[in-house]
Amino acid sequence: MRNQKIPEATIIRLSVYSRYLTQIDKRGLITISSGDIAEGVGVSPAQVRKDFAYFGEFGTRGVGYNVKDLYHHILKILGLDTDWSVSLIGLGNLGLALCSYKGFKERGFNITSIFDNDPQKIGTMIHGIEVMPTEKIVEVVRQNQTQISIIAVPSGVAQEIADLLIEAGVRAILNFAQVVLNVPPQLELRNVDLAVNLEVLTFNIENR
Amino acid sequence: MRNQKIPEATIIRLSVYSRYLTQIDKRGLITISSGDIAEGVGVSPAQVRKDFAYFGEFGTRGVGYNVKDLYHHILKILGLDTDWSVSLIGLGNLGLALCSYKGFKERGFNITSIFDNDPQKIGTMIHGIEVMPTEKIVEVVRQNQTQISIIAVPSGVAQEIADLLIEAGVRAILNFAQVVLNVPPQLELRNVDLAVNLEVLTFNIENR
DNA sequence: TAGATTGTTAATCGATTAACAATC
DNA sequence: TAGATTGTTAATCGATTAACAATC
Repeated sequence: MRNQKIPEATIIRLSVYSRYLTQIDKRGLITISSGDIAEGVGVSPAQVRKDFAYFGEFGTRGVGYNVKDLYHHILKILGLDTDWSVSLIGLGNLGLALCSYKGFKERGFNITSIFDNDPQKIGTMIHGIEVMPTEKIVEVVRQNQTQISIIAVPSGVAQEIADLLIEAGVRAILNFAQVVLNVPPQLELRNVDLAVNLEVLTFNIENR
Repeated sequence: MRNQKIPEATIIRLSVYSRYLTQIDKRGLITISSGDIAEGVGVSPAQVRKDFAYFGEFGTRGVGYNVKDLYHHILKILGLDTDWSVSLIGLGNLGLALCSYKGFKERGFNITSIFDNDPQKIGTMIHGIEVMPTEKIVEVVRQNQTQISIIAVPSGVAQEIADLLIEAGVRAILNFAQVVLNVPPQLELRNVDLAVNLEVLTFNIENR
């Protein structure tokens, strides 16, 4: 079943399954069925098995999945068997929150450089990392071989920051600025818009 | 074309279109075609027209859409023609960032109450709002008739906070805690997991 | 062996795209 | 009128679900 196109929804669910498995593992359970996983995270058992089937055969018929094995398989699939170096651009309230966000470190994402243009912030230390001016992005990101960057700057300057990151050779950008970024097709881009989530909720409140 | 089931993807795109329209409006343009919108946000023109068609006929054949009219139509669809009162539970780094997140206020989401259990934080003022202990959630949220709550507490206590919010009668929860919450089916729930976004990126880096 | 549960195929469902008549 | 662009239908594509043989 390899070489198929994997739905992005599958990748997101794998991430959810893996988190659920850590809970299950903590409870001391050794094996788990697709039905139990499905109930735990709110999808169908067929969905769970299908998602795994894209990547191999991880279970034992009649028995289920070994919790620890499955967990490590998923981490491997997601590329989380190694740590990732991440640079952060923009040390506003959101940027500051992302610096101490435990969910990143837990999954092997380490913020290794921080950039901002505020003279008040440049030179200060955040969790042992010196805040640098944005002119240094290309030099530092290139030197560190940072593959992933998080953009948390005002929307007006997001595109120019993106251009610097592209020049520096990053492979992926997580963009928190509310603007459509223009990037080359081989660069992986994901946009996070926190307000959109509330807007889906208000739509559903009024229409369901 | 009413009374159909609207894909959630359509709602999310409507939100994106509306933001793009504010940019277009600022540039002083009066009308815009589905093709221009499509190009601006990176979808197909047919997609744009189809998304609008679920809700009515907003354009003029041969001409396009009036920018301001279309913008207001979309805001109305999303339920953003009125302001919404939002309560925030958990004043950690993320909670603090969300308090000053401009993207919320811009779209009419006003944080009207803040709760935390840290005695150091209780009683302090954040943007003119007094931080209250979580025991007060049911009382205050009920009194304010707050319909939307944001959970930004550690995953271990997220479910008990959710239970309090349900008791207080909220209609929708935006959950930033990395745990599967158990809520009644009529309650609108969306989970935001910031790490998942990075994980989709690492998967794509390694597989594309 | 009998019961349980996977892995996989085929059927279903839903969303996107293409095409074009309607019409400004 | 000729050119442009919408609104909508039908075709296509993709993802989910149901069903069941394989097998522990």
